[in-house]
Amino acid sequence: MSDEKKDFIREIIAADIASGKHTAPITRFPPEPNGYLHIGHAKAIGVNFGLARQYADLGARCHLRFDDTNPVKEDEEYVESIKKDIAWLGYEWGDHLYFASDYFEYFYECAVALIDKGLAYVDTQTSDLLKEQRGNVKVPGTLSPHRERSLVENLELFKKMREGGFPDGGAVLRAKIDMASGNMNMRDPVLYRVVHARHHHTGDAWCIYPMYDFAHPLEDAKEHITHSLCSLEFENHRPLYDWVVDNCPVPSKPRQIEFARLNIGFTVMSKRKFIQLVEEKHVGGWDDPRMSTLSGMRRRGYPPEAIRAFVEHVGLTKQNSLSDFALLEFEVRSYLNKIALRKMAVLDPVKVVVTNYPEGESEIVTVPNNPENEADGSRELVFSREFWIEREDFMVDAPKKFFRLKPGGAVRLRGAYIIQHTGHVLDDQGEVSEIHCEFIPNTIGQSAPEGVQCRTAIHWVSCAEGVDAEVRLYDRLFTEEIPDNAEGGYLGCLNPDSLQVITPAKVEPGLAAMAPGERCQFERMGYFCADSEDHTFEKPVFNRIVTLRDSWGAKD
RNA sequence: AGACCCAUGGUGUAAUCGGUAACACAGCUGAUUUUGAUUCAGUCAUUCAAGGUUCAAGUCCUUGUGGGUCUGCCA
Repeated sequence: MSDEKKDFIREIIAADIASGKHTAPITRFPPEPNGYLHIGHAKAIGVNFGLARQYADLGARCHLRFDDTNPVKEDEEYVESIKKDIAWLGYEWGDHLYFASDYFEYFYECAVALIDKGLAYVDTQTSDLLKEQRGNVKVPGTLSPHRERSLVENLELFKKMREGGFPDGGAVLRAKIDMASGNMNMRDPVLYRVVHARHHHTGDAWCIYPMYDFAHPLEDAKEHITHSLCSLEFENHRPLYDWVVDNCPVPSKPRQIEFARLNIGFTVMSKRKFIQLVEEKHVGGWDDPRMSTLSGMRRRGYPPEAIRAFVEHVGLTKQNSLSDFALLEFEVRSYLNKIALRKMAVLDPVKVVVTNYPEGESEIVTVPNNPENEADGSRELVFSREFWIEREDFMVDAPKKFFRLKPGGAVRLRGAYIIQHTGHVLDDQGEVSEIHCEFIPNTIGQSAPEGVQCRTAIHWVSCAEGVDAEVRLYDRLFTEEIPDNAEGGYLGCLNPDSLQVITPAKVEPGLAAMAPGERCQFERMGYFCADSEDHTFEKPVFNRIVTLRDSWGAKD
């Protein structure tokens, strides 16, 4: 990987190294274990772990830290899935795996230190009252009647909070900053709240939990993080972040830097919607191939290399942006095109009979596994009198620009002969049930003879040799109906408001020419992959990369 | 009485001390092609606006305009 791209964050880091402020950047990826990782997280992962990789020779590193300060939302299942997805993406945290919950005692000490300095107080008013006193963006807040409690009383009450002397919501610890600040985050923010809930990591050891704004800067400082990278919506939190670092006993002073999060058009990327889709069973689970979770993309066969390249391509700025999904697809195709082994498959079969090919005879044709890479070798297929082709590869009333098989026309069978249509049979419904052709001898590896027009090659599967394979068609889920003028043939649509699946993405059985016993997953928009038990892929396999956007046949 | 942030082609990003708009995706044209893919060639911007400083402004200053974030005991 070349990490030569530069951006405003890399410039800051380069300057910090040049000035001697830091010898190497130490970053962190701090997910809350309350859901699966999605493509949006890939950006933060790529940035943080990428930076550590770039400066590895200087001693840089990236910590994986679970920001588990809210027991009611978090679960062990998620920490496992998150670890797995990061590793799959190709990054490693080594020994640097941390849990914010391991610092609970430290947070508590810091809180006591703040109280000692007269910078924090226990407020026992209701949350409604606190909200009322906070004012709004135009109106300054009013002081809490508990703001001037004595040091001793605060210490006592805070201790009582820890010991379970208050019910949920009964008391909070607040920072004493500025109730008139234009920044709402500075209006005496809550530092600790009472939550009597079992924590997935610390069990019942605690009944008070620190708020993000208090815990996060302390976590960073404790781990000697140099550059704490987060998304733009935390910009207004930075003054509070700095306040905490400045007023607590910290071993180091991290710096928070914000960057724009990843947005992709028509793509579901909110945890809330993912949870709803899973719970209401619109999908099979967090790793359903239709989902834009990392585990879903893994099952669809998106290579991690492509996701990393996509993240790199999108770049790092402070501008709110909306990327095209086409950019991700481009990276997927571009990577897959180099390494994927081609197979031929027919999903909606129509039988073809080569009338001038002797019955009972057959021959072997050799087909390259990957035209882009000779080292991938070739495979042998049996060609004989009867085989299947895709129904849509033959048209009775073909438009002028249809290059595949049509009455009187010719087409190349991929890796084999050019065949010429001589006739076809219609069933009771008027559907084509069988096509009759004649093959043109000496056209394997040879161009079409004079007078024969052959513009393309189609897939075919020998009736005798082909195997049935479990084939599933998937479409991505979209946040809304794709406008007609958008390119491609989109199927699965999702209404953003009702979260109702308007057109359920297809999941259909089919027929594929795979090696006996091999399973495959056919992904409608382009390629299909061997879908192993744990949904990981050794080597992706695909046939029509052409059709990533279903352009095959979409043109007239 | 609001605070903070952002502003370059359809999209995402570039542009050293201010020096005359670059790359990729998508689109469109054409060529090649045993995947309508790939590959190759061509094509697509008066840098939000108005002033100002300057020999020179996407870059600096001013004022507007547009967009984003913030009023959880979520992160």
